[in-house]
Amino acid sequence: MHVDAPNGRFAEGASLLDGRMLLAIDAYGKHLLYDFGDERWLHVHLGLFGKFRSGAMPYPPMQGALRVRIWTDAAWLELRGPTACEVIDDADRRRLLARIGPDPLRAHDRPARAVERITASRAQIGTLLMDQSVIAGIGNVYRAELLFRAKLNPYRLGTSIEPAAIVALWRDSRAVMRDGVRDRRMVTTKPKDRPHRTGVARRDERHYVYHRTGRPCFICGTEIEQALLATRKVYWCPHCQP
DNA sequence: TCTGCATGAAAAA
DNA sequence: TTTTCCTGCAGAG
Repeated sequence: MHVDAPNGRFAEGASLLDGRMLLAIDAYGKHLLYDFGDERWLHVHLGLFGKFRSGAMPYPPMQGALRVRIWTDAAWLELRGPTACEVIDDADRRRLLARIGPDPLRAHDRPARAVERITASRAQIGTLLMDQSVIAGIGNVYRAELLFRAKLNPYRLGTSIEPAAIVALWRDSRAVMRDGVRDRRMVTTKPKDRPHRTGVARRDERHYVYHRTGRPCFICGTEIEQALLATRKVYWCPHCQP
């Protein structure tokens, strides 16, 4: 397949991959690894702004800043604005995987290490859930929503939380994130809790607290609160999550 | 045209 | 703890 870097930021990496075969793709938390064989892995992390687009050939007119294009005779894929886009070797890959925690979406991962880290930490659970070395894959939306579903206040200290509650949160994250993968959409509300019980959740009823500052909690009607925690906005219901 | 903001994280200080 | 990097979009002026 062909690989190039229109905006030049990935020119060197693209030249290492161009003309090779893509053997496999895998995800570990928020990190994506593309196996191009012979110790050449394309490591992508989308960060806040990263976006993929893809389609059938021919290639559409190019516009905006484009980090990478990958294409064959039949199809194309393009990547813009990622936090990471680099070619790494086997040793780099091992170091990367060693510094991230268990991933709820990976079938064989277990929460034991996350339970240890959290119960031993004096940091707040809202901060710990954003730490990719504790649990890999949870971001700002799922942090807020998982804590609401668990009835845990984001400011609770790790040491104050029962191991069983952390295992329950792990299991819930696995269920909610698997739904997200299946539906390609982050819906964290249960149908029975939504004001409008239509088949598909309305846009404004997909989350319990995320981006709902000042609006009434679906469960108790209390106004949702917002604050900054671990440099990101966190949302919670002060009544349901005391 | 300009500003601020967004599902993030690493480097610098 | 602050700064930096990555991109696109909405809303203000």
